[in-house]
Amino acid sequence: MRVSRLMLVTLRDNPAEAEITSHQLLLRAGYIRRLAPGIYAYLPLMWRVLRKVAEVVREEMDSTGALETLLPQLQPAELWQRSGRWSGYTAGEGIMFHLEDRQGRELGLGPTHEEVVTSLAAELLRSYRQLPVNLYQIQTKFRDEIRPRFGLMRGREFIMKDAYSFHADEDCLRRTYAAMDQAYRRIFARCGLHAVAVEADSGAIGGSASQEFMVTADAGEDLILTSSDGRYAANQERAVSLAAAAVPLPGGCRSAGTGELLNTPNQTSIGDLCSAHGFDPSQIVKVLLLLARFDSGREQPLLVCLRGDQQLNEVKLANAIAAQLAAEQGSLLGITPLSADMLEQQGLPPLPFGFVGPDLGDAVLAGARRWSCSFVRLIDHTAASLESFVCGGNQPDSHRVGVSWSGLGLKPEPLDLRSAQAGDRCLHDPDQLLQASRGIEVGHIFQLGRKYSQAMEACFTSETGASEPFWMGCYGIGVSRLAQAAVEQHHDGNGIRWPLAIAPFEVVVVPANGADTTQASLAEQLYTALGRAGVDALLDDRAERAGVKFKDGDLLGIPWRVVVGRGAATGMVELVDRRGGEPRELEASHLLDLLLPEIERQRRGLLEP
RNA sequence: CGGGGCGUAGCGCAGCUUGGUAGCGCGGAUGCUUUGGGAGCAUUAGGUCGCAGGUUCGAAUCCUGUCGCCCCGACCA
Repeated sequence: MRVSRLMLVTLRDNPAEAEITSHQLLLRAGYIRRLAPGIYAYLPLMWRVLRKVAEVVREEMDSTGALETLLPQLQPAELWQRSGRWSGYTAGEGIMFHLEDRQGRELGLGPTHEEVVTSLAAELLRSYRQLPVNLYQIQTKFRDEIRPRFGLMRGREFIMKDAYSFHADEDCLRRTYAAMDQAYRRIFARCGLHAVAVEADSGAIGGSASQEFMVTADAGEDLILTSSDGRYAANQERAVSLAAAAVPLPGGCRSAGTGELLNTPNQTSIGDLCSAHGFDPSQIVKVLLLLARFDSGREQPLLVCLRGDQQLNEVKLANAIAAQLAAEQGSLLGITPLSADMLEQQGLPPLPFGFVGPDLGDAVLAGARRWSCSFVRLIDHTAASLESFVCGGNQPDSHRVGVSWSGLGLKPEPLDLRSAQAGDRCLHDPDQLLQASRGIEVGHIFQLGRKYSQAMEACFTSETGASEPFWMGCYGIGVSRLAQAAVEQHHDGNGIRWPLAIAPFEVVVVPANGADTTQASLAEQLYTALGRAGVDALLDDRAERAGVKFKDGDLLGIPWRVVVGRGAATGMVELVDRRGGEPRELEASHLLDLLLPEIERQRRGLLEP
């Protein structure tokens, strides 16, 4: 390809819309253009990158025996109603774009394809003899993100590879899951990305085990915690750890564990209490009041207890709540903190926020207009294991000191509701400490189990002749996100440094002075020869000064540059590695001999030979 | 939706406080010079100042409303 024909428009300044480096560079280098929030045009250069990523994905998926397919993006609501996800995905903060056709039929624009693929499997896969099957597609997905951002990182329209596997038993699912794990590692390595696999929360997709693949980068939206020995890595949403030991409360229990009243005027926070009375945060039980909303319409007040030095992990809380109530109340739509306004709307008297104890009675909810009239009470194990503690007095400006659970008449059932933090001790080895880093989630694999097949009655006939729901797995890779993550991980002050395996072009041939016919014709010759040798080559034939062409080449991130300059008269050219190092002078006739093996090697990315 | 910010030429911005009829840099076009790291000079095109209403002799500027976009939080590949 000739640069003059490339519709290349590069920008010198960063567009104001872009915040993170990868987004800025993709805009500046003419890879993408924004059409609306979260909706981007992939310009020809970007499309070449995406095709290369897709091809790596395709090759690795195919080599595991997975079958490529292409499923409809427009999906009937009925299918989603059968799985029970329609309302959760459309109502309230749902992420599915949906619409009505002229016949009044409701349709959704696919954010994911479990329903479609499961209904197909139910029709086509009748016998255990046909299993296992793993279907995948590479396709545009639609999600009505609340706040799209960072270019391709979180778009409302994005390209994803999604795969769905069907199995006769759980063991077989585990084997495919493990095969996907290996395939994913190869995919990211081949794309030249440093990625780490972390334990993850399954989120809205559901299922049991799940693992995310994170491209490590400071701009990443996820916090990941890893042990220094490398044996444990998890998303913070999911991470578990040992909390630091609590500082024992001097004096222990008082008044048989009912505690002694302490006057605490306006001391509503843990920090206030500690500085006023010399407590350690770990001596206090903090109480959070929240409201969970369910698909069924139920609005359930929650009372959550944590040790004062711990932070609530909302994902763990949501999972705990869903486990208790989702069976009868349908999917959990959301959890929000209780506020004075909300109490007022329910016709309830105000609560002493900041002074609430774990034993706050259900009486305070009596007469609520819509809420359930008793709290669901959840206690984190850090709080549950305290022998004696400080807590709110359930009236303004008072706390109690030397309280115990039995003194309050409560029997805590400890749950894990706290967020693990950097510096915490690991469960697998308390000598190991967790370290924090940031990551961009580029892949996620799930063992779904039989959640969807049961809901949608997708069954096969087993070896014993019984009708059984499929065991399922699903496996996603954000293809467009991966491409941008690559930029986030591989750039410098001059622009992008694509890993060669996914670079739009592998080499750019630059005649330093295009008006010099010797240079121009040698450049042309090398460009043709590279093309014949199967190299994706670019010829910068623009009537620009050398500096401009160099700058643009760096910005675009083409891995190799061949400069045909003053040396052209004697058949000498210069080879420059975008990753750095000194330019190499060489005879043009030797270029291919030198460059082809290099390119061949780099096409494997980070994969070991 | 809550909090913050911004809408002026294709892009990045100034002008607004103190109203007087729009400017800078980059980019585009043309010509000459230049030609190994985003060249120089000259000429030139391009703007309903987001939109609507109001105040005023006069509004980019003041007031009211509205729309849009960006950032922080809740959602996720």
